Amino acid sequence: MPMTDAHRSGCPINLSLEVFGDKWSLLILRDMIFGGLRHFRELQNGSREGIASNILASRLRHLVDLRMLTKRSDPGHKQKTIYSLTEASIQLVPVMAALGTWGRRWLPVTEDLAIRARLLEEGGQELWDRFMAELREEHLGIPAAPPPDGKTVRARLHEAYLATLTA
Amino acid sequence: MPMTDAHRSGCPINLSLEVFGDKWSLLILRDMIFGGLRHFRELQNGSREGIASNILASRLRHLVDLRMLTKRSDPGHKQKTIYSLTEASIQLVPVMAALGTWGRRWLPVTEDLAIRARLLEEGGQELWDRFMAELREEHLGIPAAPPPDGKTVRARLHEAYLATLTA
DNA sequence: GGAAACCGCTTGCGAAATGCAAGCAGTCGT
DNA sequence: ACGACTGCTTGCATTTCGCAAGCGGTTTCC
Repeated sequence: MPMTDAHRSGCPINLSLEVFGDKWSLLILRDMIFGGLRHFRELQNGSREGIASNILASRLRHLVDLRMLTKRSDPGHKQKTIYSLTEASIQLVPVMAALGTWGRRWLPVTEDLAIRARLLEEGGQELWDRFMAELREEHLGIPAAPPPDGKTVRARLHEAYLATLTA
Repeated sequence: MPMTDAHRSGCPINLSLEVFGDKWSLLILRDMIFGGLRHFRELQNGSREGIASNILASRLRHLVDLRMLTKRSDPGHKQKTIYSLTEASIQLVPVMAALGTWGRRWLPVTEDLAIRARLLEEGGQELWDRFMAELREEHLGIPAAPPPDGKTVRARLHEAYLATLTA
């Protein structure tokens, strides 16, 4: 996993795969973006897929090295570490949306977990922009306009998820 | 790699990763979609990254199992095998475009290989639709309207690539 | 103030995937 | 007839993955 190796090629798709062409990196970013998870144990226990702690540690190191994440210590809790998204990882939102749209159409997704992908698809670029602005505020400290309807995009996605469970 | 295993979760992004969450599957699809490669040796030698033949064989088997590709024998050459895209893999075009856009902005791409991503980004949905229609004709035998300017999308992408080389 | 829960993360080890090189049986062009 | 080419396999070394246990320290709760 050393970034000292030369790249296989300068193709954008190949380089993207060198960043998250494994089974876990993109899921970690997904949980941070859509789930709002920011701590090690949160990421370890919060994901539905169940990642082993050594692999989580290795991926987090990898993503920090690539400047897809930053890490700092929690001011209010000496042994906690806070992981933050960077602008690069925030801009994965459209990629996630495209992947979600494709997966929802062609793979055996479950309805509860696909609802986010559907809303993201329906919301289009405008919703993505709003979501990314919220992430910038949360992770980079860049103030964002308050949500027009009083609900953050993430809250709305989560609400929709809960609604499918009781349906 | 057996598909007999249960899925880790029904999340669209997770399921997508189970399809091409490795270092090669998406590159093979890239070379078929953008490079027009359809034979084993073509794929082995044509990709800039250099895949080993045993891994190529394993990935092709995997993709065929998942119905991302189909294979048949070449009518005009008894020992040749032709691999074709399916509708599912053709619809990866928007995903590739999103990935290319992101990679071009955040990763150290080389200009010659990024030109396709740029044209795809600038062309937008309309260009993607035209490209997918051409792929359907080529791989699924579904007739497509002739290109308005007499040039296929792939030809235009390739032309632009050549132009960056001599610049 | 003591015990239990929790913090990020490491270690040890078996299992699986990856990657390189060589090669195989059959087919094709010349 | 001969050499180049076809898709693909085999053998083997290296790397990565993944489970389970646990470590030194911090925080929480009673």
